[in-house]
Amino acid sequence: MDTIITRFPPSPTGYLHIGGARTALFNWLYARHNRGKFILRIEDTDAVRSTKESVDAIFDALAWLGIDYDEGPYYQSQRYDIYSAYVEELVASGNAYYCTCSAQRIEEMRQAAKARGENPRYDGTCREKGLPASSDAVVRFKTPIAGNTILEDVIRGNIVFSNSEIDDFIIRRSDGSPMYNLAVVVDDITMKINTIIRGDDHISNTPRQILLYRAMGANVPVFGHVPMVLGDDRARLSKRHGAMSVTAYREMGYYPDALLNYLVRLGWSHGDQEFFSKEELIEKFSLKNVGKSAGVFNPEKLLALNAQHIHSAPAERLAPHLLPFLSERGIDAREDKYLHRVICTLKARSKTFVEMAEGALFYYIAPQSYDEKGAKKFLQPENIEALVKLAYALSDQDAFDEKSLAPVFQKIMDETGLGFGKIAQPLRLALVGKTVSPGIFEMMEVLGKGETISRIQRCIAVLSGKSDASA
RNA sequence: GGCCCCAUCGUCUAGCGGUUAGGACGCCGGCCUCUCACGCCGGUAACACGGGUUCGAGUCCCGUUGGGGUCACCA
Repeated sequence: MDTIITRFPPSPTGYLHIGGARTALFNWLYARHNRGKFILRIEDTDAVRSTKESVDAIFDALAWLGIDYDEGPYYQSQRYDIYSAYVEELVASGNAYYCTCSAQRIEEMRQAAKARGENPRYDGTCREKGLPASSDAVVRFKTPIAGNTILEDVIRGNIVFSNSEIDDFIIRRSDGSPMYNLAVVVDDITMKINTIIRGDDHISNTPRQILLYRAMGANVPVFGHVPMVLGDDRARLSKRHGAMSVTAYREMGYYPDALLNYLVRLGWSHGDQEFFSKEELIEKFSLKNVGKSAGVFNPEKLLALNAQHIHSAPAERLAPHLLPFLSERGIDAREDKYLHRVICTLKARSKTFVEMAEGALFYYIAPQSYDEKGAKKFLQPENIEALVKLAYALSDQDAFDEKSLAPVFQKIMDETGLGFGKIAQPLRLALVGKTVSPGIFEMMEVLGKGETISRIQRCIAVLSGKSDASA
């Protein structure tokens, strides 16, 4: 078996969206699984719609996803001379011809066909004229009049197209720039791409491309058309379906591996398995298990999977992703032991990095105020005693982990007759300022003895002041 | 409209002629418990329809219906 060579050819007319990322992922996984090559190619032959910003956004998104490439990025806009050489060869071999029919004529032809209830297609006016090259001539491919072209799709099986359905399509514009089908085929030939995995919206283009491969005397690659991703209304994914750019998910605090995991499972399966690490994906991915029907993008399942990835990843791997969200909130935390411990207490209760960052704030900033409802319930004059006892007991405490802290609490519970909750909730308010937080002991351990006690004392002071004032 | 593709719980899917049709998300109960979560246990819910083929069809064939894609000097 030859080395598998796949590619991802986005056209830079906008951000990398979920569907594009999924196509890139399938190609990347297939190449990685087979120890082959994955090539990135920018299809920017549409000078009007292609932008540099889009190119950068695509690079940025791919890098974040961890989808790397072995070759490229190639830019079609820099390869016009190559396309022209192939086009001229096609003309020389009688497989293509110059056509001077005006756009207006073509349009009339189309309208007429429509009026007759027929399919709009080029009528072949210039097909046998043997016209020479000229500044206003386009080049058309001379499609065989009869016969069939068969697409042997590894995912869908054979699909037969009648050549009579295909008209003499343009392969080079009058300005000399190549059309999509021509550029793609020339690139895939010259880049030695032997496996093409793409969305099934490309199926109807494929016979034209196969015809082009044959006319150029090249081997036809293996094609695999994967089902598309739909919105919740079963329509093709678009902006109106909400956040669809890869970058948007980064901003919402998603973990790239989780997004990859979700995307690949939309259309591919490995038995009942739902959770995959990236390494596992590379190991287990195969085209055999790609389904044929379109799938609806489900943000809730993605969220659940994201939570699961965050829960199971080690703190060291999570930290770099969390940092930007902390700095967004004015905390210039650095990646250190403390951050890792912070993350460990937050992992299980965070579905996204946004949630994790919110939950981590109190570790870096002592509470400036206490949650109103919580204070009303747990920070009353009668709660002061427990906090005071706690502050004293804790200051005698050297070890600050759950095992050594638990007896301290037990002792106070015995002395005061209070239940654990009656001590823990006021303490939680003192430490966090809120009624929601990680477990009391793990939190104290991370915060450390000094910080824990000072926050308790601060709370006692506020409480005393309050009770004095209201007395 | 022509051509092409697709069809299992609401959603993603397993199934590859004989299953009580399985898992996951969601939803609904319960357990655990220092808050919130995590976790655990249980429940809800599907083979689009009609013909064949077969001793036997979710699985094979045909049709219907439904959904999607594509018909540019866009990619």
